[in-house]
Amino acid sequence: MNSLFKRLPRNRLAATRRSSRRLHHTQPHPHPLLATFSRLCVEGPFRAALALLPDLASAGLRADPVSLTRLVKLCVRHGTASDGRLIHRHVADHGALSHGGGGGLFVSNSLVSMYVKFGLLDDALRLFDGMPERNVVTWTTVVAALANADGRKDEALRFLVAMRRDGVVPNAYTFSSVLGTCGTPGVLAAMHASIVKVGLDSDVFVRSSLIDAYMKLGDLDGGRGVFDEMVTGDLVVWNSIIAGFAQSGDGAGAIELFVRMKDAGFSANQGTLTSVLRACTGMVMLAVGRQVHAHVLKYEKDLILHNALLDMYCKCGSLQDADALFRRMPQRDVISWSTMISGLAQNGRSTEALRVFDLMKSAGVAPNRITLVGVLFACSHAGLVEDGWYYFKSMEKLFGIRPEREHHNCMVDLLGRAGKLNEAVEFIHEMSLDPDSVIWRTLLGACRMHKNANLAAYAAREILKLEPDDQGARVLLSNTYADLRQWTDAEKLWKAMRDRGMKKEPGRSWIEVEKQVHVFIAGDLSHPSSDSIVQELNRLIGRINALGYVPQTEFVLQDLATEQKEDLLKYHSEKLAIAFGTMHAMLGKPIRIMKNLRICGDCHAFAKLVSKSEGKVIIIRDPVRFHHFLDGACSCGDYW
DNA sequence: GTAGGGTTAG
Repeated sequence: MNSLFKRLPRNRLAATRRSSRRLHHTQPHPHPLLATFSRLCVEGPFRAALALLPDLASAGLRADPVSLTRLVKLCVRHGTASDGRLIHRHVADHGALSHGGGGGLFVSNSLVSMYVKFGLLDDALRLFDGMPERNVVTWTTVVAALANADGRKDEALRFLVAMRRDGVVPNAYTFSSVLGTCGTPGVLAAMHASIVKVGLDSDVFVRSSLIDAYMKLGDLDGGRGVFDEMVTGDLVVWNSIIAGFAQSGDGAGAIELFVRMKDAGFSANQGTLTSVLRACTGMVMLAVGRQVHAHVLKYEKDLILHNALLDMYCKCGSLQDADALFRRMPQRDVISWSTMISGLAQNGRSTEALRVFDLMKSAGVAPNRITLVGVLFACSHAGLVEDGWYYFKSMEKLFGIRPEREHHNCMVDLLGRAGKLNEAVEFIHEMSLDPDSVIWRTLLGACRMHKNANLAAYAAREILKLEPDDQGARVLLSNTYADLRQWTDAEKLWKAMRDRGMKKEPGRSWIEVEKQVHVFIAGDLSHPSSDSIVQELNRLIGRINALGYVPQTEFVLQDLATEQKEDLLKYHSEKLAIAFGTMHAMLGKPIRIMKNLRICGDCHAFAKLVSKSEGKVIIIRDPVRFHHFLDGACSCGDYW
């Protein structure tokens, strides 16, 4: 301890003595040292209060529990963990932990909490173990700490059980912190039942945690049920339900709830806006996203929110907006950079993505494993095999990131896309990790792309060994056979799928028109304006026929007559969406479409020609990447 | 002295 800390309290001590002399004859008062200590614990500075502990000890004085608790709180704010240990030692040595009337418990609880806040969970648990008595606060502090610690969720639940066995009834604090640890519907249901039993189900904190717990288990209805019972609510409860819908991919539901929230008189905060942006991102609702941008301006320091906005622009295919935002952002973290890199790569601008990666490095921001996924993705989608190998081989040395599963997967993709199928297989056989179904599926995708049925069958067998019910593998393999006109082999697989009751996921496309999302399903003409859509489709086909369009019926993977194939092709969901888009196109604005499956070659050719004949930019986002069609060409360079 | 909602890839 240096001299500064000793001098300060002495001066204050002198002042206190003078004032206590004046007061002496009017009222009784505690020892002046204790009075000073109490005052410093209220007003600070922390160091001055801390420095009084030895003086108290040598004078044989015992500080009151309230002041000690305040000191511990000051320590969390202004001190270090070793200051905290010092306080702990002092109170333990001088009997403060055995204060009567709950005082000792009060002080101990604050020390447990202090250790937790300094991240010293094991110290907290050691103190907890040695406590002669514990109340609901003690238990809750520890349960919450375990629930928030990585990989200790089971312990949190075990402590909850021990707590009840000890006769301590959990309160709203306990439940709201422990609900997030329910890993199965059964555990959650049991906990929900005990919450109802103790009458805590109307507490807003418990409610938001309950909603969140249901949503995290994918039980949208469960979350919705808790939400709908709501009599009193607050903004966080709204945010929980909106976040739940946004995260589980129900963007339309999230936006609907957002509108209801505003109607109910709540105004959005950063958390709300982040979730709403995520919903826009999922549904490619650029117009709604732009509206949200206007509200984001209020929170210029919120990096999470800005990153969500950036991602929204990237995933809506609006790179100009993303780029402008990225340049203007006051701070950028590794997530901002990674978002931009992946965004550029997915939009077919791999060279720029790699340039941004260089800029990131010169800006001194350390890449993480996700950044490198983006970098490798950029390489694989631009056919930059050499660069990909370079980054993969040097990432550990250069950035300290050991290649994980996802990076190996990128390499299989890189080699496979480039047609180096044998190298890809070799890579899988030689890698140190056990190949999982994702890796085999990547290989299978490449085999389909390059029409290699033998290798495709091998990859599919490996997938089915790991996941016997996987239908994606069967669909991809049968499509590969169909590409090669091996109808018997394809039919065998289709039959097997029918026998197992599997259905191919229908193609679906979305488009936002006047802030409404319209969904189109392949071959489904139930949209209210289907008649005019078909008319528009015929008009478009007429115009592009003049540019040399011939339906590429080889993309219909069934053994049908040519005419039937043409019909199936004509009503692919993205063609319906494109026709709807050209009907409602705004001057100078691109047509933006999202779809659930990869785009087929015929629709790709169709979109290229329509972009030329209509003079429109068409942007289609599939599950993996974007296609920007302009004047008869696509940003993917026909490589996808 | 104890508690709830948000961002990046595939």
